[in-house]
Amino acid sequence: MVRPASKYPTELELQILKVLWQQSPLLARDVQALLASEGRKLAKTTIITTLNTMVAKKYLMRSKQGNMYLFTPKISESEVGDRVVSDVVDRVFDGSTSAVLLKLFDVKEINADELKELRKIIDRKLKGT
Amino acid sequence: MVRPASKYPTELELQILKVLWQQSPLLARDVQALLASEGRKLAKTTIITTLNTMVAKKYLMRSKQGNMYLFTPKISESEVGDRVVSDVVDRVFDGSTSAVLLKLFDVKEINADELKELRKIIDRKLKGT
DNA sequence: GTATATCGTCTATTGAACTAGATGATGGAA
DNA sequence: TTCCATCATCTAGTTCAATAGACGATATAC
Repeated sequence: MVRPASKYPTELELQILKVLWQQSPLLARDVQALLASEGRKLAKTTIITTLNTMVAKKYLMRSKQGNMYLFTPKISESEVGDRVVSDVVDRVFDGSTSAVLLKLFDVKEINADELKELRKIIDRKLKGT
Repeated sequence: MVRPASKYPTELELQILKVLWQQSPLLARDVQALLASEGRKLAKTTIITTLNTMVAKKYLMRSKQGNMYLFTPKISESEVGDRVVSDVVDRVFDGSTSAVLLKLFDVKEINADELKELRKIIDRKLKGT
């Protein structure tokens, strides 16, 4: 999106992170297999290259195991979510959190249970403040 | 972000759209001046090139005025917001709207008035359903 | 009417994401 | 011990966003 100066992972990097958040550490070959099972079939070298750039970007850690490497996430799912959401709020919606909230209500279906849950959160926030 | 296959405008394109949403149609020179006044100083040709690619992408309309062109948005602010939010929900949060909602509460400060406003909206939704 | 400023088109460069082939190292099979 | 499978590195090509220079057309100033 509206590509920022890489404050957060690119598309393929995100897919790889998702795999690793599920389960880690993993070998390149495992990442490849899991991605393939989701329909994204890539050459092994592609995976390795990308894993290495992710290490350079500090998204992953790499540790040697015999003659190969194990990869572990260094950035959490929550943190990536934070960055993406912050970025969208700031860059696309000029900092208006409520505009994004409204847009969410608009764009996506939200069921009654979720709505009630949200109201609880709001009430809690209102009391807390 | 997590660059999707260009479902929505790139960074510079977004800045240009914001200018044009404020006021349109505009000449390339005006877009350039307004961007410059926001701190983004670019060569005239850069602006023109980008405007033209935006026309090709159907983000803008171009109409001749004498020997120059006027540019008008063809995509609305609301629509871009829709696309970005949908994309983030789907691609980053695996379709979980409520996860994004929670993240928003977490990441950004929301003041009491906004919270009350939101509660109203939720209540309205709950009744409507 | 000629010069100068303005406009747009065309062309090109840089950098990043994505992709993968060629190649070299190594460990286990036969 | 020789060979094959597996692994990583290096190199490279494509695409696209971003950026802008060279250049030709045109209109206005004088």
